[in-house]
Amino acid sequence: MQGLQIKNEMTQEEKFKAIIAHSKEYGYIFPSSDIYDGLSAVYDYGQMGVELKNNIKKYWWDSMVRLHENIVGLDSAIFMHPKTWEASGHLSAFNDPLIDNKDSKKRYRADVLLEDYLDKIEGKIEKDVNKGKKRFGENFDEDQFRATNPNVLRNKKKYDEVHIRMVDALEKNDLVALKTLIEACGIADPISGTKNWTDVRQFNLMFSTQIGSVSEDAGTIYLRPETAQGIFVNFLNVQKSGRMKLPFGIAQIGKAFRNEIVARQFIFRMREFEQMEMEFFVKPGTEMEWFKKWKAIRLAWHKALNLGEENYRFHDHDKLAHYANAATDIEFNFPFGFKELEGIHSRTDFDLSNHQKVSGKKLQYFDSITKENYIPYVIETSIGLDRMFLSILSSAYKEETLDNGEKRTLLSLPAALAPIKLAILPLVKKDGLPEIARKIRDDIKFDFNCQYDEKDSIGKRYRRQDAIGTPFCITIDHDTINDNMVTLRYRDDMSQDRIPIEKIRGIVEEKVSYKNLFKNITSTN
RNA sequence: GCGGAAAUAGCUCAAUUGGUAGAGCAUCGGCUUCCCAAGCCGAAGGUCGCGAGUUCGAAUCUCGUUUUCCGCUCCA
Repeated sequence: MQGLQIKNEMTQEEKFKAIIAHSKEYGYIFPSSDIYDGLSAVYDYGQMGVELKNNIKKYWWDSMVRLHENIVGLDSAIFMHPKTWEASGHLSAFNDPLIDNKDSKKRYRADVLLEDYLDKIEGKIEKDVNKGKKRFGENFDEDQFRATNPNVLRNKKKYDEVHIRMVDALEKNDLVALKTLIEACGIADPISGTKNWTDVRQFNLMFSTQIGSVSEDAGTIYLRPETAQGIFVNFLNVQKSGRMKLPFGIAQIGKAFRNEIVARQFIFRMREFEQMEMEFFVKPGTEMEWFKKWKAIRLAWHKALNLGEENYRFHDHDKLAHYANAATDIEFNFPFGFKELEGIHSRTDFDLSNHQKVSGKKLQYFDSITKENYIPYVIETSIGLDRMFLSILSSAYKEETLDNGEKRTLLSLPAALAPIKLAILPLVKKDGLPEIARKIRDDIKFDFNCQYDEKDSIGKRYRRQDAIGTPFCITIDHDTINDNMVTLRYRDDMSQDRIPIEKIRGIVEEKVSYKNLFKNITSTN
């Protein structure tokens, strides 16, 4: 260790920009369709990025599917039957008519504005009814009052009229009618107080396309907005063919698509992204216990990477989604602050029971111990692969000033995840050293991803490897010819060891194995 | 989507009131030193994001547009 000083003058924003530039310069991440000026919020993974991404997937997959005997994998299609999204609730929940107030610049759901308005009318009616109650005391006939009181009748008529028109407009997806109705009701923005509205626009967070080649026969299908539903619809297939017993899990890695209104912050929020999801099916009533267990397992998984324990925290949800009875996020300290990296949700039997309802197929599990049939409850762990990638990249990126004043930029990636594990460098490109180096490379190129480099001075080559995050370099020098020893150089502290050629494989293998990351992760069986 | 800022070589940035587009690093081909980048010679790389307009002439002025960053907004 040469007394390295880490430069701290950089602001978080500068650091984030530097990471983005570094990603492009060294082949980690490119803007999509770069030569056409890019496509908003879509990115491509380059020659280094794809390796790192694959290594992250393997780390996750093996820690789920191999470490736990009761978790199996799945790779379901991106296209799914349209009814899937009806059952999951995405069709209604992801499909909102939105309207903006031009003065306050606030955006609202048009149907919510109308519902709030209806609630107000309802409030008036109840107020009148309560007044009547007070006035008539015990003799009060509520039904009679509602049917005869002129105020109540007027409001009731108004309510029904607006309600019918709203439901009608929503059903027909008539955006013009929605706006007309909002104007007719005289709804004002609660913030600006004005009625200066834009047109109602449809924001569908699901991408749709046509299946079938002839347009009149074609049906609308969606690109999945989450991978989880592919697991739920395969629940019975997997459970029966795999003879799975509760509790058990199904894990899946795959692309998902969301037409976000605003997608930003590099690869943090993209329109096309990749999820690593695991649905764990449990006996109803045991879900909170498993929820707690999975929180602990998942946090341990993250911490095993040694990116700094202080960079993780739980964020429990106060407002729960319609399907959940408990939910938490594992947040990571990104260059733009703590943000969601992974979600852990107790989804109850929401998904399976809805699929059972919509499909008409029984999605139950027969418990041979209690002799009961029931729909299992589900604990979901859902992690954004691209976010995981960004968390690793941003914590690995370092700019150092060495004792001699030189600058060094390095990616201090966990060795198990680094794209290139080992660089093989002849000290000079003459005197037979390249030949020895190439032979070593040929001997171990199938054991790890290696890179051979003979261009420029040895120091320059070390820095190049630092920049792409290669944890180990071996250097072949003139002494190697006589003693069969090479120099093993470590990325993080730039220290060196002298080791025999035949031990390279064993030593590096031990250091880059992700098996030792699993040491602190408990198994579920 | 709204507001602000920006876009020139792979990267970081120059280019005087509008007058032939430059540097450093990186890359490539050689030479030299040889265990921690920036030694020498040479080469390649740009319709100045894109499209219009004004002008004898536009990287520079005007408008539009795309992309990125920041703040709102959105994110069952």
